Amino acid sequence: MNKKQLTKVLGGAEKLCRKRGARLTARRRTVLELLCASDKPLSAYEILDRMRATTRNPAPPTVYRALDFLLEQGLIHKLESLHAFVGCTHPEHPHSSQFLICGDCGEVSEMENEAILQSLQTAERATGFKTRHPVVELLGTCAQCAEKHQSG
Amino acid sequence: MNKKQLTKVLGGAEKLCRKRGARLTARRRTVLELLCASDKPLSAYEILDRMRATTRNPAPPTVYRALDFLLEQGLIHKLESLHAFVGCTHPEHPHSSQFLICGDCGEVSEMENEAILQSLQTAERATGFKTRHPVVELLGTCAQCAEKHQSG
DNA sequence: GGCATGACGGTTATGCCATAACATGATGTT
DNA sequence: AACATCATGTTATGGCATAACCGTCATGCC
Repeated sequence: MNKKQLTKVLGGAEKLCRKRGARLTARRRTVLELLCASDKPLSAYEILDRMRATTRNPAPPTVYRALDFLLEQGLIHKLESLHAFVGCTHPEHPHSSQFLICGDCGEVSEMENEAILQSLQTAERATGFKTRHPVVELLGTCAQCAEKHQSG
Repeated sequence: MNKKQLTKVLGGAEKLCRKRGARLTARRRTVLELLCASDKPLSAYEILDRMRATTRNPAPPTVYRALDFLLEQGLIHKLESLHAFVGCTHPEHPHSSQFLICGDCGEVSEMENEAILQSLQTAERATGFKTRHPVVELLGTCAQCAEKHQSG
């Protein structure tokens, strides 16, 4: 995410939280900023390391509490298969996303594909299962890296 | 999985491995048995605990090595969102499954839904992404538990 | 037989991920 | 000021996963 987008997302997050009566405190804002500024997903301990630049002696619970808050607010996502977190690219509305995770360059792209959601919902109806949180993560190779492999 | 199914799956695994030139050793077979006999997913350390009944002083690498082998052979699946493993219900052919994970009773059911796979493949084609391993895990409440909540 | 090779597993140690439990501080309300 | 509530600091611990090294055993080759 570039600087302009970052400003926009942070502003949006601010507004969203105010509207909901949720408090986007300094700590939480820092974690959100770090995640959005990174072009790769970050683990909680990577966030912790980067926080040392601005915070005295941060500890794991500090980070995890901020992450919990941001997850609840839908401002970030957790990637279960990587034990890592990414900033959400469109937190304006509640949603569930799918993630394309490139094992080559480490890039992760978030998509919101209606057809996939539909097919999941159809399966739910057929089985009577009530989904609270769908996890859809595709591990593989992104288009760019796949191309490199072919030419290289 | 009941005893009859267990026997069948183990026999099938035996045959499958022989066909592939892979060795289903005693350790590996034990881990597969434990997973298939359990009605819930097991973490590596839960498997470790249960192995103490038959094996002297087992250590984590023993279990993880067996799990790696079984994953490669498609005889078990890893549930990323639970850090746990389950026996595969139909290892005869290579496949990718989706999992319905009930947060209430802990039960996990494996399904192989063509429509979901289709929608994932369509999205892949649109983005140029090459998926090696799709992770689809629906966290929620199974039909049985949902019913209980309504009546209770 | 003697011996290289490679897969398997034992053993020890360690690193990363995540949370429990309790203490302290900040914020808003009456 | 007194209080309730939420957020954070602090210390310790538990769970998940792997690195690195070494012994063992089966197999194939000379």
